[in-house]
Amino acid sequence: MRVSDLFTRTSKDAPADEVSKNAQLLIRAGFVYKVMAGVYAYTPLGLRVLENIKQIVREEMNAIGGQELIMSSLQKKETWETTGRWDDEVVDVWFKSKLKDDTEVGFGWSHEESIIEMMQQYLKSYKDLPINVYQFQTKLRNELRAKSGIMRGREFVMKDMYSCSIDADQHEAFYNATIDAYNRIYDRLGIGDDTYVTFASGGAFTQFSHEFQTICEAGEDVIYLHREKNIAINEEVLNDETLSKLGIQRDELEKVKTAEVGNIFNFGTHKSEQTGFKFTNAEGKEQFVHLGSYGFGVTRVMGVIVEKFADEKGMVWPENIAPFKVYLVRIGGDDAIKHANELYDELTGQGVEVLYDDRDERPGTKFADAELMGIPYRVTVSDRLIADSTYEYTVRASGETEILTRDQLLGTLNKS
RNA sequence: CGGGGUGUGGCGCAGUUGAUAGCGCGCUCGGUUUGGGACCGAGAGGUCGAAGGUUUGAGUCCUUUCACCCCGACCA
Repeated sequence: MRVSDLFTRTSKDAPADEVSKNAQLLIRAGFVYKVMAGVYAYTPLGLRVLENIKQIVREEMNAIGGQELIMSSLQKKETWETTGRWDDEVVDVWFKSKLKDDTEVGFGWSHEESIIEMMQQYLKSYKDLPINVYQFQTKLRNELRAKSGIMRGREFVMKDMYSCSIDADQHEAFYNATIDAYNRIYDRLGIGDDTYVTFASGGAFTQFSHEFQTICEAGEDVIYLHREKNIAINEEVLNDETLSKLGIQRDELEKVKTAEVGNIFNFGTHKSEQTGFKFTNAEGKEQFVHLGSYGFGVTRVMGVIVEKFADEKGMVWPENIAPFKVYLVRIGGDDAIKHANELYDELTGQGVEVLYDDRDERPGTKFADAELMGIPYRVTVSDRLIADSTYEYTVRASGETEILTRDQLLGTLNKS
C-alpha cells in the first residue's frame, strides 16, 4: 500500500473531544473515525489491525474446536423474555425498536439467549454434543456514558463463544481448554505477560467466573495480584472467604489497575433450565445441556494495546497485529524513487506487508508519520544511502537504527 | 442518571467593557527547498452548535435545547 493512496491523513493535533490516549492516537493516525460518542468507524489502517486481532482469535478458537457463525443484530423480544432479560429494569443497556407492524425488536447487546435458542433447534441427542460455537459480532449497548475511546463504546466488536456440553466434566474440560486458548491469544497479541486470569463475581452456577485482566492504567478495574502463585482476584470478590479458599493472605497481594479483555462463565444448567434446552441421553432420558459463555473484547483489546505500548511519538504495534510490517520511507530524487519502487515491489512480492511513503514530503514528516502509526520496522531509501548501496533500518519499539546492505535488510525482514 | 466543563473555517485555538470575526495547522496555485513535521508569495474556506429573546446593534447578555468531554453511579 502506498501512503499516497490512503484517503486518511495524519494530524499533528489531537481532537479536542477526546482525552483517552487510544482515541487520540488512533484518530490522529487515521485508524478510526469518530461517528458519535462511543461509536467509532474503522478506516483501512485500523481495520487491518482489527482483522489481524480477529484472525489470531479465530485460529485459537478453531484450534479448540470452535465453529464460527454469525448471529443477527436484530433480536426477538420472545427470545429474551424466556430468561426475563427483555425487561429494561433487568438489562439497562437495551436498544429497542419496532417493526412497521409494531412488533418489538431489540438490538443485540449480547447473543447468549439468541444462540441458545438457535442451538436447541439442532442439538437433540447426546450424540450431537459437545458443540462449541463462536462469532465476531458488533454489540450494541445503550450505555449511559461512553468513555475511554474504543475501550468502552456503545458499539463494539466482541468475540463470543458458547459451549454446549453433556455434563459438568465435559464442560469443565472445554472451559479449561478455553483458558489455555485465551492465554495463547494474549501471548500472541503481545500482552500475555501482563494479562491475568482473575477470579471475579460468578454466574448462577459457580462462585466465580474468570476474567482476563490486563494491567493498564486506562483500565476501569482493580485487581489484586499474588505474583508468586499467579493468582489474581477482582476487588469485587476480595474478601476473607475468598482469601482462605485460595489459601493466601491479604498482605501478600499487590493492587493493580487493569482492563478486562475477556470474561468466561460457567452457566451450568441454569440457562438451559430457563430455556428448556434439553437433549436425550444414552438411556433415552431428557437431560439439560451444560452451557458456558466466553467473551473476548476485540476492539477493547485493540485500545488496550495502544494504551500499553504507545510512547511520546505515537503508537507501537506488536508485529503480529500491526497494519503493516514495514514503513518504507523514500527521501530524494529520481534515483531514490527508482530504488524505493524496486524495494517496494521486491518486498511485497515476498509477502512482506509494506506501507510505502511515496509522497513528496520532507523526511521529518515521513518519519513522524511512521512513528505515529507505530509500524514495527522503518526502512529508509535515500540518495546518500544509495551511493553506498545501503538502507537504514529502524525498529519502532526500541528506536534502534542500523545501516544494512540489501542482503542484510532482506534477511532481517524475512526472519523477524 | 447526579455533578463539573466545552461548542467559533476540515483540525487546534484567540476574540478585551456588546459595534456583523482572527491566528496556527491543513487545503489550492506559483516559486525556492529536500535526513526530523521547510520557506516566500498569492488564494479558497466560517455567520460563531441550534432555536427564541433583550438591544439601534449579539460570537459576546438572557432563556430553552442539542452535542461532546471529565468525575461519579452503572457495566449481568
